[in-house]
Amino acid sequence: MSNPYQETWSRFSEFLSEKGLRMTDQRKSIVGALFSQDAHFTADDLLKDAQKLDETVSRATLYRSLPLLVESGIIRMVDVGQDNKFYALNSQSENFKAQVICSDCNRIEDIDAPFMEWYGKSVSEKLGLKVKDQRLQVQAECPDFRKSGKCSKES
Amino acid sequence: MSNPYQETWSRFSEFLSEKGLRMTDQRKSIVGALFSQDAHFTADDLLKDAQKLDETVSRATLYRSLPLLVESGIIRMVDVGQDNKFYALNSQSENFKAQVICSDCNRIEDIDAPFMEWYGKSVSEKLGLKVKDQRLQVQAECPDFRKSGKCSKES
DNA sequence: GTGCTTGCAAAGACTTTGCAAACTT
DNA sequence: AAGTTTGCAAAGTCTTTGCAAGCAC
Repeated sequence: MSNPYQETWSRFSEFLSEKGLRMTDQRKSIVGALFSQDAHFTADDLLKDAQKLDETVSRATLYRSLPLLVESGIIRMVDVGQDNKFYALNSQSENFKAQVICSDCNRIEDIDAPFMEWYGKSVSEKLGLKVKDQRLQVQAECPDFRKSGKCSKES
Repeated sequence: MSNPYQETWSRFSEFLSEKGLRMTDQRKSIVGALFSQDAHFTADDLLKDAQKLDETVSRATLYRSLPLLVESGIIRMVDVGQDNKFYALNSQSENFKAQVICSDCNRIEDIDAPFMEWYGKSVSEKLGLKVKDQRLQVQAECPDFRKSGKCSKES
């Protein structure tokens, strides 16, 4: 139960059976592949790794699983206003994260910004809005880029 | 010059000629159509209105113009992590805006959040990052939805 | 005239869906 | 057995691109 994979797996199982859905081999592999991902991954990244665990996982199944993983709270969408959609594993820590996106290499880093959360909430609630989710995105040049004109970690 | 269309048009003209590009009828119509847009619009919204002004504006031309409009600073991309990309006219006011997205009807509202800007900047610069752009996105239920379970303005 | 622009249609990238077979419960 | 899930392939959606004709400068 302290194993993050176990924990996630049983959480997903539970979610599925509550909705009358089933845990299949393919879904197991997809959950397993979550743990070999970087902090931010694309649908395609996840598919490739899921197929390493079980080559019968098809693209269709992966795309059918993503909404379930999001709805169950296991992952979240991280849209960075670039071309691709990214996803990220929801960590246990409930700290509000700001996403810092390097404008050169598109690398994404999460930084803690707990104060942000408070601020966004208080502004929104003054307007009568009930906040469900919020994110701060910062586009910036990373230190590597500023020094050398190029990101050392460029993909 | 006080006319926002005039102002925008000449700004775009200038931008184009600096880059050795040309002002065409189609580009004029696209700029004209910017002013019949809501605060946030899609490529398709803009195309439809540009075609009302000049039916010869093609989808290809619209898509070829968008990057130019962004690069010239006339519009900006507003990615809300939903399915579509949105664009918005850059207003003269340089106030930092937070985007509040109604999770029911997907309507987007901008609210001023000048303090946010300061905070995001100060956090990022502590990390050695040079901020180029930032945005706060808040997903929330709007007041209509909370009262009636449905957005009055639902599209 | 030079070479940027255009519309068209085809191609791309990514995601969704219909269907019959297979599998979970 | 009942009903969900699967892979496949086709279809969708949105955006980009090659090309030859047209237009701005």
